[in-house]
Amino acid sequence: MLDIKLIRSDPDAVRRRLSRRGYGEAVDQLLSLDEDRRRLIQQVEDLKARRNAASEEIARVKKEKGDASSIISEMKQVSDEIKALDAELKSVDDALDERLSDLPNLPDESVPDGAGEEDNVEIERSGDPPSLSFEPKPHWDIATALDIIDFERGAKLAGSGFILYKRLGARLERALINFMLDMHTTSHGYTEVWPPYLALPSVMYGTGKLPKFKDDMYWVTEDDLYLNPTAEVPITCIHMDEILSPGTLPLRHTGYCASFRREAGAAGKDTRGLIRLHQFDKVELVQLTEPEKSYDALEEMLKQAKNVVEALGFTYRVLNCCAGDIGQAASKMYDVEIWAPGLGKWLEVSSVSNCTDYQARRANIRFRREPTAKPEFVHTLNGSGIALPRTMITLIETYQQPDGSVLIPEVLRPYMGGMEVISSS
RNA sequence: GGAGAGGUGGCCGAGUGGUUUAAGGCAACAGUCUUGAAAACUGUCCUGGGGCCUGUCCCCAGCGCGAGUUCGAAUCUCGCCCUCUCCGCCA
Repeated sequence: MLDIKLIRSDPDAVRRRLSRRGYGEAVDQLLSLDEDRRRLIQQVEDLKARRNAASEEIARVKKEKGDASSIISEMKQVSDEIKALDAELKSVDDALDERLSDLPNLPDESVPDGAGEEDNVEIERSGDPPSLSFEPKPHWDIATALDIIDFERGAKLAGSGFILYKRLGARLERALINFMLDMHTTSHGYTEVWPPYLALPSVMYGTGKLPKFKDDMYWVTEDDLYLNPTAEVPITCIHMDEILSPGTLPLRHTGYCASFRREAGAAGKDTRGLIRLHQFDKVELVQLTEPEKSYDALEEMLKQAKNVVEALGFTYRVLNCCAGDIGQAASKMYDVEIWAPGLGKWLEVSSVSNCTDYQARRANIRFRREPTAKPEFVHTLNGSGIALPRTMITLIETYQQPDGSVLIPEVLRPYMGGMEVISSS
């Protein structure tokens, strides 16, 4: 959510920044609604002040056993006017809210121009894609042969887009989650949480997923709850509607949560293997910071995401995402991509975003610098640390051996009972 | 799921239709006192919105959430949510 006061005080700057994301024309409409709103507020508050004064008068007259009937009948009329104006104000307010909550965050100056992912700018690369001494296979062939992932039976259970990890595949998934959480808690200073998998509409709204992305989520209509599309949602909102005491920030939370996405509009895309699933595992990083520190925190979180892929020995690159590709709530976003030799593709495994005060304003997350200071909105950041399925793809395809077995990266071996290789026997 | 009790500022807690303009206390913050600290005393002390006379200013709203009754609602009515106790069911 953008600050209407900022739009009011500097409409040209907001228009310029929003137009980089294709929303420049919204500003004028917002300004006119804002004007209507303030006009109505003045009118209705005037009447309410009159009513309050009259109420006092009525109380006094009645106490002195006098006759207050003429004031009361006059106030009846005033009350009706108030009711009508209040209704009008509410409809303007709702319209303003609706328009405002639809707008994306303002992009930072350092975000490159562009309309889609093809305009993202590569800013770093760990090395060129390695060449294997044999023809690499795609992960679905290797995993099926090793009987560590059962695609057909996953679909039998929940439809396409759902998979069944088996044997050492299931254990490897578990190992990756534990390895990542341990790294973030012991080396990166995060506090571990394990959030609910379902979230309220208010929480979805707070992180910017509602109302715009309703169709992308699984909705449990009976209870009006949503399956989390990412742990970012519940973890960011842990302190929703709170004012954090001085000294609380920064807050660093990491957590695992299964992520659910309907992938509406992506039907038929990336249907093979693990690239795009309706349910996947992810370890998430979330920070709440003071406003002036959020861009430093963004760099820090990018480094932490990179630490994971480096520890696993993957080839990776970092993209500075363009204005047309950053998330709704983000003012700046980096993608980390890793190389999958079997697919011959870069795969996005982490998005690290600075959402500045966009989510904090929607979710009402504030802090005080001093015990008596005015509350200010925090800045929120989130980053995958990291997404599991594409990590699994890259792991299998990178460490595949000519005999069809897969080497286990050293950092994971303690989590795999000391095993060094996954083989079919 | 059933029955009962409850939800008031950071916390405790008073408040059953009109000086509640939310008492009182605790905590916090500033100051006085003190060699320093504590205690004591004095003051400050919720949030959001609007205004122009930009102020130690004025006004409006908020007592779980939402509707309603009324000239007027923390207080009365209805619906919902949450917490606690007991019962039922259950991993």
